[in-house]
Amino acid sequence: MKSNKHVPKATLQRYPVYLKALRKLSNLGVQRIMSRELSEFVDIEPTTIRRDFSFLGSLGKQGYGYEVNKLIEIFNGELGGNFDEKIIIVGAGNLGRALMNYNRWNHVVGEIACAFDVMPHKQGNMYEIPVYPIELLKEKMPPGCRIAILTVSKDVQETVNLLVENGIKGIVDFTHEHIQVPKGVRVKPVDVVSMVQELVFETNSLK
Amino acid sequence: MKSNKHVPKATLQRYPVYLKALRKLSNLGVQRIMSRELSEFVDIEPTTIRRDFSFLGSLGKQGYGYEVNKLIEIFNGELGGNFDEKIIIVGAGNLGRALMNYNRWNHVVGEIACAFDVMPHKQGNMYEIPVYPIELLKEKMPPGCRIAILTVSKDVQETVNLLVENGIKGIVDFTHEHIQVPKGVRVKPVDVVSMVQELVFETNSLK
DNA sequence: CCTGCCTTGTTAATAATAACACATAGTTGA
DNA sequence: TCAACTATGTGTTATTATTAACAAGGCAGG
Repeated sequence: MKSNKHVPKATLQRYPVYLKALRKLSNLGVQRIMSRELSEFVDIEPTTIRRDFSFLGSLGKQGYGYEVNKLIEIFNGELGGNFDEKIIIVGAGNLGRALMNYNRWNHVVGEIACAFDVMPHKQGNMYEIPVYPIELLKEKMPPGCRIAILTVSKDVQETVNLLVENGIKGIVDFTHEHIQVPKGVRVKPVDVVSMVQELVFETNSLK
Repeated sequence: MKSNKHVPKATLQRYPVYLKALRKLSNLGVQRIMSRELSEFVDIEPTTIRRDFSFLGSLGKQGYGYEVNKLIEIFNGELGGNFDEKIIIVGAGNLGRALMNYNRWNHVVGEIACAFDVMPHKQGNMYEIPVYPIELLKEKMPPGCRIAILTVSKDVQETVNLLVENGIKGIVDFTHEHIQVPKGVRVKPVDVVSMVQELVFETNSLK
């Protein structure tokens, strides 16, 4: 157990992959698994898996493997905190609404508390999630809220600045633009075009 | 110039970031830029930027810097091929429709050629993009199509298998499930929940 | 309860990535 | 045109990540 040590960035990015795979395995009725089996499933070397897991403690038993449900529990705890993260969506366009309708928020990391938009006709209740005008951000933002999902298509940087001023520490960024944030604020860009670009480039250079 | 050499995976993932930033700079009227300036903009070390660029040739001039528009052109060429990639969307739910409405496909990597869905009421023309029943995949898939965007929520693995059988080499995966593909097929998972999990984990462990 | 097998967790070795440092070539100003 | 700068591109070093190897410890069968 080396849980006090710093978790490498590369490991961090694999945790969600493991969690997803373990959920599927659990649904299939698998109760225990060895690193070698899991390896074939997620296409990551067994030794990498074991090292990744070791950062969270001694989760397995020697000569036996890992309990799938125990792993899920641990990953949930580590990754999702107490499942009570209050998340906001900024931008209630097509994409924002699709995300509000996302049926997997509950009991995974937390919930979408509310959404904001500049356009008056998009405001009101949508899929049971209230949509407020962006001017009310400070007022309506749930206490302790740190994570925002950004799906606006105009005034992007201004909106980012507003979010940061109001204490947002992490942004899932669906915009098409390059945004700048101060140190201490994390941005996870989600850009379908970029993804496709990477795929095209990789498949091109692979043959 | 070392363009014959293998481009590191890590570098590949930064190319879209550069491209995005350069587009913004160009819009702001910036015509030339030095690696040190660009560094502050994208928060990547100048030396890393220069090496990343060097894989595509000697793009800059010593004592001068880089021409922004030339860089954009080169990145477009490298990342987007000839902008004629035919992409398909599989799953015409909320998210799939939002992506069809995405206004940035033209002249970036290519275009959404068509979409597929199992549900009859989702078929037909939507945002000017034809939506076909999934049974017609083989028949309606544009020739040379390699990239699929997957937004289905049921029968995920079955759908993936179908896509791979029909020659898809890259999948942008918006599903919530763990999917398996044979060697040679690339998957880029896009999972908002995972993103939020990573953000929560990082912001938790950063203090 | 003991013995042998099996898989973990971790140390050590290798590979990949990032940063340093500087020679080189192009620019700018006179 | 020439000299003084300046920022690139790259050989080298440092850091980070992955893989290999194995000691230590638990399980299963007798």
